Amino acid sequence: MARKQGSHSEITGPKVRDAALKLIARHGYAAVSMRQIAAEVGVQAGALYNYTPDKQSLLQDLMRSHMEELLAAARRELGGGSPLDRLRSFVTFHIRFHLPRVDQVFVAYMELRSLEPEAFAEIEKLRRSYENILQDILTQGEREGIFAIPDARVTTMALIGLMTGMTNWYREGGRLPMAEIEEIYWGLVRKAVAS
Amino acid sequence: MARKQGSHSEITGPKVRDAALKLIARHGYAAVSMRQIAAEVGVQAGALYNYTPDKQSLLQDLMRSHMEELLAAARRELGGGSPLDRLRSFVTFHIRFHLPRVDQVFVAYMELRSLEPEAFAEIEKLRRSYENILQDILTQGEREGIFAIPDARVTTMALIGLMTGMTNWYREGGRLPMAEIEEIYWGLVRKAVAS
DNA sequence: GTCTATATGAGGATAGAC
DNA sequence: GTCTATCCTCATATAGAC
Repeated sequence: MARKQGSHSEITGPKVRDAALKLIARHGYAAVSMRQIAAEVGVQAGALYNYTPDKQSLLQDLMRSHMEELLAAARRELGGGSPLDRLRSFVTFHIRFHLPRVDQVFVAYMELRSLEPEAFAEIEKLRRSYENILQDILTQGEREGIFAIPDARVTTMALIGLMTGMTNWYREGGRLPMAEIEEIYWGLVRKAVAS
Repeated sequence: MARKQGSHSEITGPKVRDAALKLIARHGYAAVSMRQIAAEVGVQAGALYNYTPDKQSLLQDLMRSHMEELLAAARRELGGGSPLDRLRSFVTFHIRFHLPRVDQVFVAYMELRSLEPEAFAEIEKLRRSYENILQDILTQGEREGIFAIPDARVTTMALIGLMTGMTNWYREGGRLPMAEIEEIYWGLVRKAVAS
């Protein structure tokens, strides 16, 4: 027989984050109540405050850890080589990192407006660091004459928009396997920047 | 001296929509209260209900009219010609229509989740009609051998993501004039689909 | 660590006076 | 058409028992 009360901090902590992420992605930060999150976890609302000082901190944690994981993974996995190799790596990495994390992506992009100014600035800085990885690749390729890029910053934002937009329509088990979509996207990017 | 009460239906109606759009774009549908909208308009909350039966209908109207204007303008302004001409027209049209309407774009994309199922389906149908205009151009160009496109649907979504993403970072009075950014984007699209 | 109970406030929406 | 006043519900967050 299951006890109704007890200590579960190691289980409940992640469950709170998972539940919050899922619900916020689906309905939006403001639309989700602490009661809903608690119900999803299977506890009462008051219990959540063992894991977060308040609702805003919960959102900040979700967004910060997403961006930090993204940056850490990028720095870990993106190697060297020619600008074309590095661009290919970046496209592949970006897609493979983001596609299994549609909820995180959606929240990280859409709930910026729900952040208080300080947290907003922190997240934006992390995002800018990530964008700069791509921008550096483009700039180097342009210098070497491999790419033809009128403006590295604008092209960076355009390509990130192109790739990230995939999370808006891709659904697992859809018409095309992920590997094929990845190839199509890589083809578009490669041709778009080619000299 | 200004009167405190009176009839202003012709002025107040649009003001309600403008205020709602601005606030929802900034803070999100769920985060904006009818009291906030009323304050922005300069009336009391109760007065809003002369212009909308409820909050949800207000959102639906904003989204529906944005999508209907988009479709109507596209059908009016997009002409014929070669697939390359038509693609160029589409890119230009898309950018020029969306850039001055960042609030509408943001709301139309981000608040889909705040719509009740029926309204959601209606908006999605309108969006799909718009996407199909681009998809038809790509398909025709592929048939004529002008474009090299592995998958028209995926390419459509990728290009729309690329172009619409501009609304996320473009700010009037920024580093580059709009015409130049438009040219950069057109260059990316043209090269990406070139055979 | 979780529960129940509650303080305190804000939300959407309506009623009736002007 | 707008106002004031209000109903009722739901929100976040806290307190204290277990």
